[in-house]
Amino acid sequence: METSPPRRRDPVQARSRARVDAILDAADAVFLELGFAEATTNHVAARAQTSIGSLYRFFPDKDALLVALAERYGDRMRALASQLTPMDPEGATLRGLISDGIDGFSAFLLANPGFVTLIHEARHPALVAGRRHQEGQMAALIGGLSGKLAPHLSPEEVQILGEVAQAVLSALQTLAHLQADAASREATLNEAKLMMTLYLSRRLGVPEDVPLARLGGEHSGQNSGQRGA
Amino acid sequence: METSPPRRRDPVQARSRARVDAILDAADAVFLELGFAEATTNHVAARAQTSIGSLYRFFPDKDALLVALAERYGDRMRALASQLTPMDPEGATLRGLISDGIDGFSAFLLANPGFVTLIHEARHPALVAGRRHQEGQMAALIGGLSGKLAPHLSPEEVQILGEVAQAVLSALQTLAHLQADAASREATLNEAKLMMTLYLSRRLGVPEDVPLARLGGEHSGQNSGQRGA
DNA sequence: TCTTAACGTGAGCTTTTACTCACGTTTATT
DNA sequence: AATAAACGTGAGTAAAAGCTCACGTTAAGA
Repeated sequence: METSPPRRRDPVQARSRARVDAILDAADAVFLELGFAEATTNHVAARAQTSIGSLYRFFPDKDALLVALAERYGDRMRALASQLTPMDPEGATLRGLISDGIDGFSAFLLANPGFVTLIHEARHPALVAGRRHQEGQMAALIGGLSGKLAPHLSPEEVQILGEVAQAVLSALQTLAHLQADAASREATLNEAKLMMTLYLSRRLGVPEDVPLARLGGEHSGQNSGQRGA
Repeated sequence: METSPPRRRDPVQARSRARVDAILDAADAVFLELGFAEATTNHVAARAQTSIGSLYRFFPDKDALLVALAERYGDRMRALASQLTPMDPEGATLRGLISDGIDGFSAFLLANPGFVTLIHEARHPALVAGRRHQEGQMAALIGGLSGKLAPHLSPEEVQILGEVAQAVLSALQTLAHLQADAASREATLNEAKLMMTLYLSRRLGVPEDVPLARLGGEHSGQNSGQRGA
């Protein structure tokens, strides 16, 4: 019999929903500035222009802020993924797909600087499960595309390829966004594009610059498309 | 006039030097288990079978443990680097150099599991400077070799190439050592070798499987040695 | 309008943990 | 042997920060 009023509740009125959003925005900013460990819940509440009591009305503890932030970014990531799904996949080349994907994700990071911080905080126990899920989704996305382009790959090969691509992309995006100036950032992203193109072209057995539609018919295209430039 | 006895001092007797080592070993193990934030100095002292007072006699604060650990790993890394310097660089191929380097570093990580933890803790303010130095050294090492093999590259290109290679190697070694079984780990390392070989071969304009001695004489060897295997 | 429930507040309680210090013990020096 | 210096100890301190709670305010339902 839990007749006692619940200590924590979800917001039901409009003002409290807005407050929860403000608290998450504040947490995002404060974690970005100080990191999760150094940030205090009182600081987050102050930044959100609310009281510490209100924060704890909607979030059971400090970790819950991190988890809620991760979920919010998860939503945004899913939206990004569907937005980046090419409208004309058959007409695109492997190089073009990779380039668009990297540029799109880079724009996302530029617009969501707190996301990089969250990734760095990913060792936190409360986030581990969610992050594995997230990475798994991304790896599965890459793996799914790869499996389509290269049906001759075994599921194990597809899995490892997805994980490797995910790790490299994440590392190089992070490196790129450590650069302060846009020129250095773009140079780093170009290296990422080159590396992923070379790797996937080799592993999938797909040439870099041939529209993928041309390859749809033949199974396991064994064309080792090596070229000078 | 600082006639007052120093609060912290370096060990001068043998027993205290051994104690400092034990404290560092304990810190390494505890940070690996709990992470830096969750670990307590009392826990470290207990693991080292000493008292909290002794710990603070030799380390001014908790951060100093992290810094000292990083320095100790820095020494080990330098030893590894000189050990991995090939004895017959001219007879080796690009693919062979990369493979040996990745295998050597992997063995190092297997023998020093705390090092991976330390890398993850690298955002800590006390470590940032040291880590940049470390990464810079590795990037410079790669860049130095690259500049030798490809004198036509500009210093800026060499720099970015070193940073990119360092980031990718670090990410894939981390991914590999997340795998529990040796087979998965080796599969991931093989992908790392392939990716680095493809990338460096392209960027340096050096074929993958030709002994480097053959290329020493000609300046800026413009041989696009592309081959099927 | 009256009642109830959701919402908002911030002083302060409680727990945690980095760190100290006064005192005892071992090693070096004369 | 005597003195000093380095070393070792752990109960206790102090400050920080997560979190509570009793009370006041706003919105919803009858």
